[in-house]
Amino acid sequence: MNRVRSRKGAPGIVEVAIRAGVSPATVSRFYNSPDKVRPGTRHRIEQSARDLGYIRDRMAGSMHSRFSGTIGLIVPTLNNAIFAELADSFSRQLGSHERTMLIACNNYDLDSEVDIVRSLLERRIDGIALIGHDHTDTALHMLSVRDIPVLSLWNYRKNAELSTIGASNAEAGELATKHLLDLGHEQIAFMCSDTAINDRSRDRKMSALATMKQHDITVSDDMILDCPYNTGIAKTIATALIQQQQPTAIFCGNDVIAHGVVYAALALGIKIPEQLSVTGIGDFANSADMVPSLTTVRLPAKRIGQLAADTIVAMSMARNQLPTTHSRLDCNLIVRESTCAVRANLIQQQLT
Amino acid sequence: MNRVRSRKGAPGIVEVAIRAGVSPATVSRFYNSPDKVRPGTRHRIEQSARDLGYIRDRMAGSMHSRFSGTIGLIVPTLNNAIFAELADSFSRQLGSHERTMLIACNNYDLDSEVDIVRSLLERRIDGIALIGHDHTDTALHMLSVRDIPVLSLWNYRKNAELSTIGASNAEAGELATKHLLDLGHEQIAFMCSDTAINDRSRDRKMSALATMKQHDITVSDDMILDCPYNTGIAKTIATALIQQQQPTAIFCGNDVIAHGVVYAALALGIKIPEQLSVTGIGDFANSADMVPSLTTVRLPAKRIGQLAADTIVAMSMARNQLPTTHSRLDCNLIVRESTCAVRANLIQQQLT
DNA sequence: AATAAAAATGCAAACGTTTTCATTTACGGT
DNA sequence: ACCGTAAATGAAAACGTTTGCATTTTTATT
Repeated sequence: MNRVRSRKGAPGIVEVAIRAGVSPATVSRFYNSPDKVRPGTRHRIEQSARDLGYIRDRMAGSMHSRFSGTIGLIVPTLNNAIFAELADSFSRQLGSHERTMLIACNNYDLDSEVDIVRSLLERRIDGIALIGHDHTDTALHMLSVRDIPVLSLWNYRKNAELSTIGASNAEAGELATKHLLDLGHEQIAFMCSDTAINDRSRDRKMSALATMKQHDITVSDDMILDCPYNTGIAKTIATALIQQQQPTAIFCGNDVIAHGVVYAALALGIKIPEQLSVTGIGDFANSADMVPSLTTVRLPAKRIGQLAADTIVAMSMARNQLPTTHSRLDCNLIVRESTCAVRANLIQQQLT
Repeated sequence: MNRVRSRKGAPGIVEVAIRAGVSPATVSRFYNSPDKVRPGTRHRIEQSARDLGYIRDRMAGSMHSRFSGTIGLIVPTLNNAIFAELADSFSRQLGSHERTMLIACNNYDLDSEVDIVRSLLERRIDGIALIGHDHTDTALHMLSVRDIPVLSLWNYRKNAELSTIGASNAEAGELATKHLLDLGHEQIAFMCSDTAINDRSRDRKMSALATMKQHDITVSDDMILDCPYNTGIAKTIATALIQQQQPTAIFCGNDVIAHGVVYAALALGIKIPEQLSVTGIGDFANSADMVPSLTTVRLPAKRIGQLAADTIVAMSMARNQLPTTHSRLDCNLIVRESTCAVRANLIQQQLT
């Protein structure tokens, strides 16, 4: 009873071949290496395929050739728009290589990452890009057994085991901190996301604190707060922080947090930057346009996505025989309105 | 020479079968309908699969079963975070159905959508979700010939040809406009994205203007502006608009635009809402937390994504035999700090 | 014009599953 | 213990391409 052909009216390669008066093999070659078929034949096949509305079945092709034309990307989330720009450019660039992106979110949960990797492998990906360096052995092992090219994105580290494309998050943290120190700030508070599961955040925070130490400034524990990547929660936390600790500057692990801090200050009537300087990291959508605009460290999400797409495709075509490479992209401090020298700040406080 | 097995050391279903002392067919059944294999056998297979680190090849399975377990989603962009929330929840919910999302962006370009649809079809998708109602016949035809379930998301319309899940964007526009009218505003400006290629924007704008007409208020052309979904550009446009036309309220086709308007007002020293009321549509990430917080119409992106995933999976399992359905989800006006009665506005102006 | 070399094409065997049909095994009632 | 029925398993034929090898056609050379 199931002899109903579910492929409906869709023609296959043999129908195209018959209509063009050639063998299926030639039609296959027409698609995979057009230069191997004579112009005349080429034209007839093209015509026939068009007439029939033929669409090749790459899946069937992949059975033999071992390449699916699909690349996986696992990001923590698409929601926060943190990685949306990356995913967008990665996907676009893959498109220009005739590849498609299979994407999934792990919610910052490494255990769920294992399931996702398995699910992607079941779909025969030609390569996979992961965010950061914290991954389970289980996941990495599944990939290495199958010789699937793996790329670690976003956070450059010199000695990383996986091939990496990203900016140094440690440098980003250092840049922002130095900027605040250069402006004369000493009462600096630090709001970063939970560093246990996130190497980017960890690197930013550690290098920021290390920079403080280098300048012989001790940071009290009250000035170091955990904060998720959520503007609303950041706003709440910052409100208490500002009132209780009265920092002259707040270093935020991420622009999303920085937005919350800016809004907290606006709501409290605290003037930015005169009374409080704020720095972010990331340079997200609103940071340049908000009032006051946000001083931040720009991470080249778009470049990372493009380069990652090019690289992972190259790796897969080289059958994963390429040496591991580490590409370090620049991150730049962008000074805007949310920071100023602490001098003005003091004057302001004396006036009050 | 190519007898190198590229599958590396990865075991197949036969290896698992041999080790478990059963036939490949039984292993296949173990995965696809576990209740059809005896508990004892089941256990042996499970053990064997675990020992070998077996990962099924769904692609090979799809050859026969015609289902790939992959669902396509085409959004205009992931960048603007407009559809990131949708993509996120869609992907998650698909995961709970053992499906994976293949996503691509068409950049609001319907021609590129055709190429994307073709590329997705080449990958054997079980169904596809598109945004809105504006699509090319070419794309739709390719899908219908192959009997692929199609779902139109985001914008509910009673008589849509495709099955639809979304809120009524016309209602959203009406809600925001009525809110402003209720507050006594008459000098209302309208900033919406180019409506030629975007049915959501078109519906919002048209119903907003229709609502104005219903209330016998004529809107001059100077008060209707095109604006892309870009906060920075919106800020620029709004700055000129506020200075030249002095509206008492601005209706924005989207929260991204509204953010730009709010920032423009902040930069100009115009008080919101006392001197200028602003409404958005969408209720995006920052809208609730920014200062002043934004009055907007909430569109249930997360619900749409979840429901869409459930629906498209159901459609594909029913072999696309389900009748077309139109699900209308609620959109709600959320009044926050960016709007107030025009009375206060007038007083303020007199004081100045 | 004949022949060698090169290019184009066809044939048929994979690729790793799923599924139908046939066969074997287990089970419950007498 | 025996038989009928239902459940579990196995054997083998798909699924729609790609590709190595064989064959035919074209082109270049003498």
